[in-house]
Amino acid sequence: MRRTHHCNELRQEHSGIDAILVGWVHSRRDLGGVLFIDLRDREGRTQTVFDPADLPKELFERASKLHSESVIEVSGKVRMRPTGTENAKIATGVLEVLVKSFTVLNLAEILPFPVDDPEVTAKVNEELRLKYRYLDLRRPEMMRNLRLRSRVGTATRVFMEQEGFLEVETPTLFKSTPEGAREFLLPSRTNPGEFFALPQSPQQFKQILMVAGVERYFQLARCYRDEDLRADRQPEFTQVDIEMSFIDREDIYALIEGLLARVWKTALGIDIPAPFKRITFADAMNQFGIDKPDTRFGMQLVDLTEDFRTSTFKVFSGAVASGGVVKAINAKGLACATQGQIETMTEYAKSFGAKGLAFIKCEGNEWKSPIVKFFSESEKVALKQKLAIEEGDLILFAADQWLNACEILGKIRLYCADVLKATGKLSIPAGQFNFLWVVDFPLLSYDKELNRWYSSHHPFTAAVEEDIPLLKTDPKKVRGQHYDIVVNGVELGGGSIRIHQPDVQKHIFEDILQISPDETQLRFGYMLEAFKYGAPPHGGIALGFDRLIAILCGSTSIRDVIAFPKTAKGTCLMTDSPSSVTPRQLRDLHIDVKTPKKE
RNA sequence: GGGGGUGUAGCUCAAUUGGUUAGAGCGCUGCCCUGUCACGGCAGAGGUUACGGGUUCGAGCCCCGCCACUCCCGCCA
Repeated sequence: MRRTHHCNELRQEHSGIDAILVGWVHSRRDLGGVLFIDLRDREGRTQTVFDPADLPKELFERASKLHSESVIEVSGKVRMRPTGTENAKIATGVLEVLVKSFTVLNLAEILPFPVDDPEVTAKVNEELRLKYRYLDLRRPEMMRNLRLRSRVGTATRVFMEQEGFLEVETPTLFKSTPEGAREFLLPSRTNPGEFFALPQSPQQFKQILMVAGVERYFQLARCYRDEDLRADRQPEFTQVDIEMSFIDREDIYALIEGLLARVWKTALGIDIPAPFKRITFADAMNQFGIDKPDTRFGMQLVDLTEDFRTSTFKVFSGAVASGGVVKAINAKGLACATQGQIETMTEYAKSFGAKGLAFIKCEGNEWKSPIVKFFSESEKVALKQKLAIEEGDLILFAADQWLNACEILGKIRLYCADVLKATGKLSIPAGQFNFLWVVDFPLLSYDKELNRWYSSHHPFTAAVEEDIPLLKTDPKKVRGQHYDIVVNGVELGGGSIRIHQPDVQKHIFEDILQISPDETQLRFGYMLEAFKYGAPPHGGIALGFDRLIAILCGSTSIRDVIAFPKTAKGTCLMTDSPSSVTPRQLRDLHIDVKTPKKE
């Protein structure tokens, strides 16, 4: 191509030169005697002018029939626009290209939806946007997201390189390890009846790389999970996957704080303060009712267990008597909550097994509530003081076992924040980023139905040194060397210091998690064997790259930062996949399909 | 697997809550227009109201089913 400049390049100093531009017809303004075509490429827009006075009639008529998004090459003279006709909205707005000739590189048909109007296109049905993703991606907002993603990826690689890390690719044809997320399976043609699985993460390979002596590994790794989707979950996604040898938790914190500082500076020009605050899992639950707190607003949980231990209100005192707690939040200014909003919150509470949701509305200088008549004077004084109750407040209670009570109020706290935001009573600055390390998670959780322990994080997580004796006596109290990085209530990533002694790892698999020795050998034998030959102490972390980019782009859905995302049902509307395959393909793979095909 | 929301012209949305021929803006087609940049003006075309049943004298609207998109719960070691 003979392109001399891109469409966001010409400036005053180019006036008078000949230029050749290529791009898409962004918009056409035909004034009868003179024709303007805004030409757009990846970089921006430039106005071109077709003057019939010095153009062949045939050429002018061809130009005046061009549809939006046709691809053309124009050549002409760059000149300053006549005084008073400059367009301050675009960077090239002081000049224009007076067209001498142009070539149609490709004609565009009428588009299924407009791409030149940001306001309209942003509202276009997502189904259409996904079907015609190549049009959707032409929108400047989407192009910006792709560009930012690329820049952050590069910044990550440069930073990690500077910190001495090697980027190592790991297989995506992996072994099925049925613990954890459901996997995508791939039948093996050459090994009838056997399957690969796509990795949920490169967890085991990166630990093996530590055994191999790589010492510092990272990868922008594609990961796959065959679980149901959400706005922030796709079946294939990207992690910034990191593993280091001879380190402890502090080394990880420092590394990630450095990486995120570099990323925020690169993407947004913002200096984020480090080190990040840290909060224990227990404190996060106690204060925010969730393990990924959004600390940009208060409304923290308040413990009232002792105040109601001997209350005549049996719902509260009964919960305490059976080992539970009484907790409450003050939703400042939400006494105006509608019946529907109270009901929504009650549903949250009920979905956690509560019988209902106790509340107090502080309106007209009185406490309006179905339960306040059961409270003694001293209980009311305690409430007023601990919750700093004022006119216009809404108090919401949970009385249940500790974890349940916390989680209920955690959900309700977020819901109240949304309502307050919608009514303008709570505002959070767009550029505020509250980073937080959540630490000291319990190593193990108990599955009541299966009557056994399972790993809160994953089975390779090491226990906090001083808690190791508790493994045999009180497993629930053992803290894992696990950490999550949270920003504004979004779990950005997590990791842990790993177990590197084969006997300890075997003990976890067989004695704690109750995986049979045979099963352990089948699934993890190679790893346990690797650890016998000199495994360094090591640990790592993985950051959700898509979520990271979404946060930087201010987007609520990671679909907006993935070039070709899947729908909520896990399909691709552009390529119409997944799709059926030929009997021949199935035969080669030794597969019989029993479910009838849908038409 | 469960719950909520949406589906009307190519796009974005209306349609008095069951009542005549389903409207508007943008886009599209034609004509006019020499400094526009959301160009403007005139005229026009464009509808299986996602789809399939049902109730009714009458359904875009009510009922049942179904499909798609979307949000949430479960799930995501």
